[in-house]
Amino acid sequence: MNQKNGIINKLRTSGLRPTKQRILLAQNLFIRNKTFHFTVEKLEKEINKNGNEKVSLATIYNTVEAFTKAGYLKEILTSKNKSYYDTNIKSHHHFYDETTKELTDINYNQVKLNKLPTPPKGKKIKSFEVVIRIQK
Amino acid sequence: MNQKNGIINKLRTSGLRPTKQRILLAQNLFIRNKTFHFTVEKLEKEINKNGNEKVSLATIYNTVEAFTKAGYLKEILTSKNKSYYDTNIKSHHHFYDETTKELTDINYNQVKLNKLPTPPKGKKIKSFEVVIRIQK
DNA sequence: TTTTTAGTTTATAATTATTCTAAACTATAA
DNA sequence: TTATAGTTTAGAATAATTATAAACTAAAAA
Repeated sequence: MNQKNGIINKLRTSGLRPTKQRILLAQNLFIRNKTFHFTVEKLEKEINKNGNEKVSLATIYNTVEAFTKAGYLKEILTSKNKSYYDTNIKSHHHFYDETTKELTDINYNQVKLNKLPTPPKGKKIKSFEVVIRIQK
Repeated sequence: MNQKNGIINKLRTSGLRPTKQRILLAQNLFIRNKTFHFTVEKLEKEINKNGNEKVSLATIYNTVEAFTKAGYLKEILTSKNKSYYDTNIKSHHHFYDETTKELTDINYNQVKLNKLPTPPKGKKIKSFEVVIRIQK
């Protein structure tokens, strides 16, 4: 019940009404020990697999978008034509396997940059990500 | 005519029959002084704008895929749900503007990495790209 | 050369991911 | 307790891409 209250507060502080559906999605996404890479399709299957009350696909789209805007999810850069999200919102890096087109996490401290460019005028660097393309 | 022969050879060495359509696309894409970021939609407009004989959309899709497999184009990593290609196949970096969702090139030598992770077993590092997220 | 063949192009249909719409519903403020 | 503003939903609409199968063509074989 406490965990649920934590989630309710988290939603409220972002101006998101704590509806049944948002709480269910937040519980699924934010209470994990490993970070989670997912598409809306994958999340939908996971949410609606049990005898649970179903959450509509449109709501899953809306909620994932709302969570991303709130900074609770991060969209992953890929070359596929569907959106991938990551529950790990810390700046981190990925291996991108060109054969299988799979992404895997690289720990932040395994990559170090010693030169960054100056950003365009009026813009600030928020974070950076390294994608390392790998092959057989 | 010589430029055209160069293109024909380039196609032949990749096992691609030098058809009228492939030659036209190769001329448009590979004979530029600036690198070119594009979507299939944008390329289609560019190819079919003049009184030229039209190239079908399906062929543009097929050809862009064939050129990418042959290593003449590179797919750009983005968070949009359509494919972006780059005529700059050298490993290089991008600013990703989180506000406008626009990508701009960063010169290769403006970024330096001094630590790279070991790749997963059986895989080799082919290249890496840095995406720098920027904001107002 | 001419014929054959295997690869290519094309229009169009099908598929996939996502967004839109508007009616029903619900958390919260009055 | 009621009003209202935000939310959810099924299904329609849209956008990007892939599949299909018939017509075409470059290159190999005769």
